[in-house]
Amino acid sequence: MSMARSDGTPITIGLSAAIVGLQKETPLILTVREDDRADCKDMLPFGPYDPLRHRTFELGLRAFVKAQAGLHIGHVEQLYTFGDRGRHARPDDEGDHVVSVGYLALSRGAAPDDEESAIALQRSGASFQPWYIYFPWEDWRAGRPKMLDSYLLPILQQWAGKDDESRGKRLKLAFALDDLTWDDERVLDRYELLYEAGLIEEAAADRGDAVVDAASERIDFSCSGRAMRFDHRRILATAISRLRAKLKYRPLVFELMGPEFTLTDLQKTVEALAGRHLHKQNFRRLVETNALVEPTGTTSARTGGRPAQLFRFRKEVLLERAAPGLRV
Amino acid sequence: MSMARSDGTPITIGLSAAIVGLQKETPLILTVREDDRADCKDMLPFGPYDPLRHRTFELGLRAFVKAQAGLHIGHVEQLYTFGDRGRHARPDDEGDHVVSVGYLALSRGAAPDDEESAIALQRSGASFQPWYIYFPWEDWRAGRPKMLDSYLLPILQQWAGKDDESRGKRLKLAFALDDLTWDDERVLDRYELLYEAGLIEEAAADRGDAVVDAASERIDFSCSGRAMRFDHRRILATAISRLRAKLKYRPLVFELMGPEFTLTDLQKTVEALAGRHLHKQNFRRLVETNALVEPTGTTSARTGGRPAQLFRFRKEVLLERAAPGLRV
DNA sequence: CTATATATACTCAATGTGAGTATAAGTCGG
DNA sequence: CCGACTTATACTCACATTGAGTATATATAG
Repeated sequence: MSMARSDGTPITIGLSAAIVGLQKETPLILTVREDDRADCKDMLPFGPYDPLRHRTFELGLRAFVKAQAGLHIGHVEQLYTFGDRGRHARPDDEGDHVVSVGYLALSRGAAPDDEESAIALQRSGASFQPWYIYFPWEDWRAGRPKMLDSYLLPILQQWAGKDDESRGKRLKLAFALDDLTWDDERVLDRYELLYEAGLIEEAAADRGDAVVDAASERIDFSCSGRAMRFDHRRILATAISRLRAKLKYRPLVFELMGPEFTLTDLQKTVEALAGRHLHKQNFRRLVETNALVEPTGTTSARTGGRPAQLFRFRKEVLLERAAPGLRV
Repeated sequence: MSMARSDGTPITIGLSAAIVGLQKETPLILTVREDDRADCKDMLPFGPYDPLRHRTFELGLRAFVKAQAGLHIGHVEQLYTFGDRGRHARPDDEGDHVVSVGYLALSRGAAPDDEESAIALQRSGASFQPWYIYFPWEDWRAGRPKMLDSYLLPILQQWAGKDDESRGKRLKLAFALDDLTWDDERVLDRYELLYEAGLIEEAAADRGDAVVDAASERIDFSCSGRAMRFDHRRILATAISRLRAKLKYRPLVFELMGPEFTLTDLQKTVEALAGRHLHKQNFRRLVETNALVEPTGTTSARTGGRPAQLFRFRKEVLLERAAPGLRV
């Protein structure tokens, strides 16, 4: 049981980034478009990792995002390493096996305040897209998404069948059947079930089907979300799962907020990311008892009603409390 | 912002496994000894990943553990991918850059019930070691470990100094200074602080110091734990952190338990893994209200007191509850 | 039978959480 | 200036969860 060299298959190792931004109440994800092919697909930004140029993955990631999209990113964390055979190529393609280390990053640059950044972003060919276009069933802010009952669940139920225990039970947990409550963190579970059930366009591509065929005709894209190349949508699902989970015990929201904000602003942001509606009074209580913010003393009257106090993030909580987050 | 090949540095990708077992009330980790060098160090089992032979990382891992240690592993999950430059070689060494995908696995094979497995394990050169020999400060079952106050904390405090805010605050959170309570999940945080403060033998090696020199003479190994090769102790710290965290919302303990057990057995196992003492009555209440187990109807009188009921794991909870664990 | 050890049952206070009502302080159209 | 409307903020209450303890049951050892 000792080390050996992997001489067999040529391997390329790359970094994939799920870079999250925010505009108003819309969570965004940075994507690049591949326009030199007929079936043009969105992709996450990705590039090779060269250990000689960058000492760590994270430094490499920051450098390549800065260089290529002119974007400064704040919080960065490793998500998962995606290495399944065939994940980065059609079965008939040749070439290296590509292993991708997926990262989640948060950036305030989605709504650039200076010209320079805006132009750099424009030039790069990258653009921020609302993340719910890829996962429309994940946004419950306006109530239970229609396509669940009208489209996705019937097909999923049929796929699960009567006799297969395992599928039915996974379905129950992921999609909150029976009396269970919808768990906003199970984004990846839901994606994987939809993928297995053939409701995700990428599943057909991965099986080597022609792009337009019987399987993909079955899919109603307005219900099953926009496709991405390779397994990038799976990486994005992983990113959203992680972000939603981590919001609850780390003050990550503030990476997407300006320096001053009202409690309603803060709540709307959390709601946008979590994809669900929160009880206003309890949200306020939570933020206050956890001492996550402090009043600036000024107020904001943007909204026609009673002016709201402005707050700023209390960075000290990071050093005081063990798990400062918004467990809602 | 498009894909490019990493032609620069030759990269080898490998799998590292933190394989956890249990004997009585001692958590174990599978290690291999490197005996062809003078400064013989423990290592985690690791090997190359060949995507042509195995479709996924996980299948590759299971195969190589089965083949080389004759060990069957149950639960497997990806931990983290370790890719820092220099992580797998002394600064002066030549050779590929090695990226390791770290995995956590649980196995009942630490106390093999059949001859065959025991022999296979013996042959492989691998052996299960108590994990607290690598992290003696993590075992609080017999109270607060002595070396914290007598050795580690004084040096850490000195290292943090007076003026450096950041170090002092990290120290406070990781080691529960002031009124904070010890967080059993911050194993990695603590390891990293000790590493930075020069209290971990590997830190000296990574700086390229000779093996026996001033820095390592300062270290009292009975207090700072046994060293491992490369960054394997960091990987192990990551594994313990993850396992301790996950115990609280997934029924992982049962992967290490036999088919029948008393509630005290179960509690002792959780205590061994979490490294701390639990309130007996409340533990029982927790297990019962969460319906994690069901009585077998039989009792066990091994212990001289009132005989205890025997229980088995209720696999159905996996399908009923969203987060079935033992949040203690 | 008694001391001792372990297992199991029950109590109680403190805290956290979901959901609601009540009140405050602005805007806007007349 | 008024009343309708909008948004912000304060307070209440029932209920579940949790930490910590006391009380009781059932075995073994001598």
